[in-house]
Amino acid sequence: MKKVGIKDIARETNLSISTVSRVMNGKAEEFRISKQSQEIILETAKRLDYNANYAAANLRYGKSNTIALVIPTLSNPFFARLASEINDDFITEGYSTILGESGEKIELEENILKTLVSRDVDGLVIAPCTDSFEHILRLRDRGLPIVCMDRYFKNLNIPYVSTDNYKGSYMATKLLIENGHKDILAIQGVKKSTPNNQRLAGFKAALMEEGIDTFTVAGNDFTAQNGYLETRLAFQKVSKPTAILAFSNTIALGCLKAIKEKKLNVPEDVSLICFDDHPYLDFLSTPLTCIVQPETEIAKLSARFLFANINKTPLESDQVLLEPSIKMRDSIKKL
Amino acid sequence: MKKVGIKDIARETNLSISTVSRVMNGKAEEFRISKQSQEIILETAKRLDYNANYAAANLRYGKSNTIALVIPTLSNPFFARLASEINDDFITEGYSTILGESGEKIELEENILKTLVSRDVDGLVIAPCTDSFEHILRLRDRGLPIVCMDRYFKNLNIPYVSTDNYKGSYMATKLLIENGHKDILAIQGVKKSTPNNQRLAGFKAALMEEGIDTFTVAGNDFTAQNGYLETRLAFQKVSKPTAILAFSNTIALGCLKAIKEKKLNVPEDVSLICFDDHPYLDFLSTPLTCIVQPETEIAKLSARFLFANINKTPLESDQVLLEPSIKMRDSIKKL
DNA sequence: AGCATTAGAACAAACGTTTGTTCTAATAAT
DNA sequence: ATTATTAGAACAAACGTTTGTTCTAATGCT
Repeated sequence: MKKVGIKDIARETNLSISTVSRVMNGKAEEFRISKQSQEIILETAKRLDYNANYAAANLRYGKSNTIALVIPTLSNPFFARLASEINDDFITEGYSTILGESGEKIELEENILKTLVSRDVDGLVIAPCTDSFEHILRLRDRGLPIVCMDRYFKNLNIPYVSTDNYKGSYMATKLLIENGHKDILAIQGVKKSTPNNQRLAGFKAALMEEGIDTFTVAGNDFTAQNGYLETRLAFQKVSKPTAILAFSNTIALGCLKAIKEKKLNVPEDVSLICFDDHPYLDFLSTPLTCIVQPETEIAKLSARFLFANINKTPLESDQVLLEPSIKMRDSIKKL
Repeated sequence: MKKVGIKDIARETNLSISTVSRVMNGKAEEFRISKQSQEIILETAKRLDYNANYAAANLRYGKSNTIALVIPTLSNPFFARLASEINDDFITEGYSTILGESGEKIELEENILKTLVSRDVDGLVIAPCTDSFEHILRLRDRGLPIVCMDRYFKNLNIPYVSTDNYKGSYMATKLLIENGHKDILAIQGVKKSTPNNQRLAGFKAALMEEGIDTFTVAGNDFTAQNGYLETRLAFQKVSKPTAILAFSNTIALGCLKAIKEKKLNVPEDVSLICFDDHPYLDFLSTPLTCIVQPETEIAKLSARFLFANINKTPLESDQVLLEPSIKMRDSIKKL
C-alpha cells in the first residue's frame, strides 16, 4: 500500500524532514517554525493525504498508542458490554485497542500476551481466565501498565476493578433464604476465576449463617450449555432444589431451557436468580431477578486506573470492588 | 518497558544480529546456519525471554500482521458474535485485530479509518455505518485489502459478504401475509445501511405482490429504544397494526416492552417477527419467530475473502449474499 | 561598523529489525 | 601447491520517524 510520508511533504515543500515532523506534531511554536512554513506544510499534508507511519514513530518514540484488551470472549454479552465501553475510553484518550480473546484457555491467554509484548502495547486491560498469573506478573515486572477487569488477583498489587461478587452472591442467597428456600443449587462458571470463587464464598457464607448445610454446587463454565446440563442433572435426583442461583445470565438461559423441557415453570416449580443484567431478562416468560453489576463504571474505572498508571499519576487506591445490586423481577417464589 | 531484542541475543551468543534474525525467522536452513548456532540462539532466546519488536519488523518489512475490524458497536449482539468469530480467524492466520466502533457515526468511522492507515494495517473488515464510501474507496485505491461484512456497497467492486436481506425480509413478510396479516408495521434500523434498505425493499415487494398497500415503515436505529418508541407510537393510532416486522432482535425487545406496557400480548394482540436469532429468544414470554442469519459463515467467508485478497490468491467470486432462514417459534398468530 | 543574538530551519543519529552483499576459513578440485 | 568452491556467518543499508545539535541569515546592540 503506497503511503504518503513526512518525507514526501518535505520534498514537495522544499523544507526539511524535521521541520515537517515538528509541524505535524504541533511543535511548530516550540521550534519557531514560521507561520508561512506551517501553513504550506499543513496544506500539502492535506492535499497529499498524509498519513503518519505509526510503526516508525513507535520505533523511534517508544510508544505505540495502543492498548491491549484481553477478555474471555465477546460472545458473553457481559464482556461485550465491557469491551465496548472501555474501547470508547481508549479512543478518546487517543489509543487504539488490540483485541484478544482467550476463550477461557490459559495457553491461549499466554500466547496472546506474548504477541502483545511484541506489538509493544502501552497498556493492558485483562480479565484473566484462570488464577495463574506468572505470565501477567512477568509483564508487570517489565513495567507494562496493567489493570485487571472483572477478574483479578487479590494479593498481587496489580490494580483491579470488579464487582463485589461475594456480596452480590451473599445478597442473592439471603434473598432466596428469606423467601423460604433451603435447598439451593448454585451453578457456577469458570472455576478458577476470582468472581466465581467470590460468588461461591458468598453463597456458602449466607447459607452458613442461616445454618443451612444442604446445598449443591455444580457446573464449570459461563455458558448456557453448562446451565442446561447441570439443571437437567439436578432434576434427575430425588431431592430437587427449590431454587437455583446461576452465576451468569448465560447459565440461567440454559437453566430455563432445561426447566422448560421438564414442563416446569419459574418460579412456581423452581426459583431462579442470576448474575448480570441484560435487557432481555425483562421479557422472558418469567422476568428474571438478577444481580446487576455496574458495567459502565467497571469499564470507566479500569480505563482510569490504566491511564493513571501510564501517565504515572499517583492514585489513592487502584484496587476496588464496586457495589452490586439486585434487580427484582418475578423469578423468586415465596415458599 | 525494558525489552529483550535480537541484539541482546547476538551479544549474548557472540553471533551477529543477522544470524540471530534468520534463526528466529526460521530461515536458518536457507542461510545454512549451523545446527549448533541455531540451538544456542534458540536457547538464549528462551532464557532471556525474547520478544520480537513488531514495530521495527513492520517498518523494515512493510507488514504489520494486523487487521482492522470496524463495526457499529459491540453492544449489538449480532456484531459481537461476528467480531468474536472473525477475530478467531484472524488469530489463526497469525494476525492481531485492531478494534474500531463507529457507533453508527460516519465522522467517527472516517476518523477510525484514518488512524488505521497510520497503523499500517494489512487489511480491513468493515461494516460501514452509512452509504457513504469515499473514505473506504480511497483506501482501496491505495491498495488496502478490504472486505465489507454485513453492510456493503452494491456497485463498488469491494468484496462483501452479507445475508440476502431482501429475501429474508420478503420471506418474513410473506409468512405474515400467509397468516392473514394485512396491516403490518415494519420498524427499521439505520436508514442508510444496505441491510436495512434491502429489508425494506423485500418487505415492500412482498406486500406489493399481494396487492397490499396499507403498511407503515417507522424507526431509524437498531436499538431497543427505537423499537419501544415506534411501537408506542403505532399503538396510539386508530388503526393498529396486526403484525410487526422488527429489523433486529434488539428492536424487537423494545417492541416487547411497549406491548407489555399496554397490557397486550404476543401473538394474541400483535404478531411479531424479527431479524437475528439469539438464544434468549427461546425463553421470552412468547418465543419469537425470527429470520436467522448465518453469522459464523459470514465471519468465516469474510476472513477468507480478506486473506485471498492479502495473499493475492485469485477468487472466483468475492461478493456473496448468504441464505437467511426462518426459525419458527410462537410469535405469529393466524388471523 | 563590528559583534552578539535570534529566528528559522537543516543535519544526522537513533529506534530494532530484515535482507542483499561481502567476508573468511575450511574443504575440494586441479 | 595452488586455485576454486562452499559452509558459515558478519556487514551494512534501509524502513519513516523523532529530536538533540548545528548551521545560516537577518536583526539588534553598542
